[in-house]
Amino acid sequence: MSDPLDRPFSPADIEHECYQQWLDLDVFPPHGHGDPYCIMLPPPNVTGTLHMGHAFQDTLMDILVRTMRMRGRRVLWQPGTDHAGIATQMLVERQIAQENTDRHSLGRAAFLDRIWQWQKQSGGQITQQMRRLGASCDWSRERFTLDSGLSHAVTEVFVRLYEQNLIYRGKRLVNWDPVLRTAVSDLEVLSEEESGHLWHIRYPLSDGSGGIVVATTRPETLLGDVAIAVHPGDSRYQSLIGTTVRLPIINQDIPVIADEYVDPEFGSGCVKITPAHDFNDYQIGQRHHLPMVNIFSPDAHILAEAECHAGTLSRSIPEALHGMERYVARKAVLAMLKDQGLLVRTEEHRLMVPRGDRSQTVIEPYLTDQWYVRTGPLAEPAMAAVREGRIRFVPENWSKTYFDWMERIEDWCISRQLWWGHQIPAWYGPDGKIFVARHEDEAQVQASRHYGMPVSLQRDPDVLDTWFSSALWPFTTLGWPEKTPELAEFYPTSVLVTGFDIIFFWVARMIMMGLRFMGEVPFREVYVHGLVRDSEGQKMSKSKGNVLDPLDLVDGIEAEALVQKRTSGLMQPKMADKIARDTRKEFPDGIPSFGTDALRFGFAALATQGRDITFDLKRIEGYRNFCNKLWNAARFALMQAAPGAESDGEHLLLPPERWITGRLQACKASVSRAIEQYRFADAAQALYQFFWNDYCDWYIELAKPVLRSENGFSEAEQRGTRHTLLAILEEGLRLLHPIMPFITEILWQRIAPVLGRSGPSIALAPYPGMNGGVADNVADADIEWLMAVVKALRSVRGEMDIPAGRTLAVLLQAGTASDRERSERLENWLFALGRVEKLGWLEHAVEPPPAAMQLVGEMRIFVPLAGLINVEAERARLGKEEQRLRADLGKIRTKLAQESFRTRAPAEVVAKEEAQLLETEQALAQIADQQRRLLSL
RNA sequence: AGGCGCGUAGCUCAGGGGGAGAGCGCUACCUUGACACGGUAGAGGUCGGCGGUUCGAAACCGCCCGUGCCUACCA
Repeated sequence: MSDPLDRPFSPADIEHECYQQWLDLDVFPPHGHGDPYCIMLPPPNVTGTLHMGHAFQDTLMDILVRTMRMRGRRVLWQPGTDHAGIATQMLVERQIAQENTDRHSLGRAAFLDRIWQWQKQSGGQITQQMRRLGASCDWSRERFTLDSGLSHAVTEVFVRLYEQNLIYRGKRLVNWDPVLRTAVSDLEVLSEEESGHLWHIRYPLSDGSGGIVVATTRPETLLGDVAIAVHPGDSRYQSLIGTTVRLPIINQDIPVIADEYVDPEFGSGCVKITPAHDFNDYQIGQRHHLPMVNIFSPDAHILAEAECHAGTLSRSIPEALHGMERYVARKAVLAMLKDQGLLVRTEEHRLMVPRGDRSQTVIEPYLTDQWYVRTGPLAEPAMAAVREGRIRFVPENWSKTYFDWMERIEDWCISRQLWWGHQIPAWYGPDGKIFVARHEDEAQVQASRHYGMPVSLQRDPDVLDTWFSSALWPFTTLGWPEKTPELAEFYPTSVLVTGFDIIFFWVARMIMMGLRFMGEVPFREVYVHGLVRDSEGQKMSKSKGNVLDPLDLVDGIEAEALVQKRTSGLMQPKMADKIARDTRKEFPDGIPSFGTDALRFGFAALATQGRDITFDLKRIEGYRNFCNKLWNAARFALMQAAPGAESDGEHLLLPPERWITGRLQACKASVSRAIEQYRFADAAQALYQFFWNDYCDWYIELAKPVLRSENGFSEAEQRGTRHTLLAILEEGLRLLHPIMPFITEILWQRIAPVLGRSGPSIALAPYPGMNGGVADNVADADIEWLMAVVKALRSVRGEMDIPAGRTLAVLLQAGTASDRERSERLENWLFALGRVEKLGWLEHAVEPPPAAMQLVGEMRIFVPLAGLINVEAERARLGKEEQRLRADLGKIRTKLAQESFRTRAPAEVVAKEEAQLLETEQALAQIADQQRRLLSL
């Protein structure tokens, strides 16, 4: 024992140093001349911190990348972050609000300075955290969406799309966030059912002959009504179509129109039409050429004078309402209606309320000028790429989700009324004429040409949606628009690893942009993984207080520190008590340190094909134990080794050596197949089983008797065993490395040199191939037989409560010639593993002494009672066994009795059943004999 | 409303036309010279329900029930 490894395995001691070693050795940048393999890291928010979803996804990517690197591919895992326009700007705005100032008083340049400053100081935390996970990104190539290179590319794309008439500016109804005062895309709006009211309001007919009642959930928008719509076939309102009604409060006449959109069954069958404040109404307004009346300021307060678009209407709003916030205005409008006797009825109503995913405020449909990408011409080739198999979704079913969206895709609103982001490269002339250009100079040239003289231009103040730059990520990070070698080599990338929640946001858009600007798909496969949820199946979120920081699982955390972490910085501080309570209940002792490898293995094991992943801490604990098991197995193997001598001299391989070699072969095949199919859980399970069940439970135990001097094995045999112990482990470690990089590296550094194999890092060692180690059926059958006998003996021990320390005298009877031969040839192992002290054969006719009996095939194994055996226990056991066999027998007989089974089922199935029948009958006969014997006692 | 999932051991989940699996938990025994973050032996399931296809269904098909997510929404 020259150099015992400490125990238990303590991951904290090795991980940092190990990662630093990989950096020093330059393991991560592309190496060699193999086929390129490239994964783009979905860029996380630069200001964010690592959450479970990231850690999970990063682990899967790292497993792929490390596997391919070891297989000799030229691997690039391209990292970087995005600037997260809205989130980041909000954050810094909140900061400066505490200094009693705001971005408008600071001015654009100063405000942007503040953000950059903050970004430099606390940005990039997430990429530091990724290093803790062992992520093998090529950090030397890290990019940020606002880098000058990427910004340049974004401008280039914008200009080209504009020149190709794929970007336009238009006044449309958009999702408007009145708190952030910016447009947001459909995808940034989350609608949930909330309780509200349905107000029934009477609109008097203009001729004074009565009125009609409309139902609305938003009475304040009445100020912007321009029509009432009814269904064209609705008999109740036929006579009113084409007449006008008096709009309450405003006192203007508006027409009654007919439109198929109206559902006569709902409410009164009449709908008020407010094209400037409702998406459906907007559509109707377009169809009927109605004017659009906007009543809100950008922060959703009532205007003094309504703005009329697409028409000549002029409309004043009563002074009492001016400047009122939208919900205050709602109350005021209702009060006015009530005063005038026009509020007919109020009822409770559940309705879907759209909220901004960042601000949580109710989103307002709002009429503004915005920039749009014309998606039709981009979507068609993007769909074709998937339809034709140039891009493959894994699991395949997700392509359906992709098509669902692509077929109904709408133009993409890409402008945001923010300062943090890529400012739109558009300048306006004095008359509003648009000049889109790469630089202001270029715009000036265009303008001078247009106006015939130099004019002063004003740049569009808005910036682009962050997803616009993210959509370009697969080629801009590789240097586009320059024709760089990286671009030529790594585009199209190999696979995109992502969650299904951003198929629309990101995946579809990358495909559209990649095809447009590279003429080729951005990735060949899209592996869509599930979303990590807490142990209750709930989505993890800060506001629910159920988030786990992946690094807390790695390092461990005290209960109170965890409570503190979960309850600080909450949006709704009143939740703090409940969160603290729940947290203390779930983690009374905090979380122990599991180490990165255990966490990673857990992620791999959880990565099944389903869409939800309920995260279970107990599983991670189990994989920490697995690390410890592996660690100790390695200690054992190393303790046996004569340092440096294991590669010399003749090796003789005994059945256990040949068997474990076959097991490793099988494991390699399973793991390789699993990784290629992105079935990470299968890979993890195959490895777990191999190391724990095959290597530790059986092989190490089989090796022990060989290495004991008293058993008479030759030196060549002992050398073969010592060598195999290490060699199997060494190869297994390489197979495991992509999932558990740290522990495998440390152990490999110790083991490889003993085998005369060396290299700077296991990360650069070759991935185990399917070479050599041909299946040895004889050895497999030997060991399977041995296992069956050992298990039978252990079973007797367990049932009879025979102490483990007590050795057994065992008698065998019946059985085949090979049973007899094996019992002699494998005697050493049988004695050691079964704790047998004496083994004898009984002739067929000989009546065995009182004993417990087990069957292995036709062979009977007797453990003579001799004060050891509890007769009652043996009777009970036999009774149970008999019952089980009889049930089996019944089933088999029924099956074989069916003529249709014999004629229609495949012959081998029938033969199998027949063999089963025979075996079961024999076993029952044996048990009956044994029962008879016990009765006589 | 439409789409997509899921329902298998107490829990978390694999599997998938021919004898029900894993991990955790549970029970009993064991500090056996790698490992108690361990070992050995056990207990535990009408595979959501009902039909159909089939010689044979937990698996394939249909319907139903329960449950989750996504998309679109009725003012």
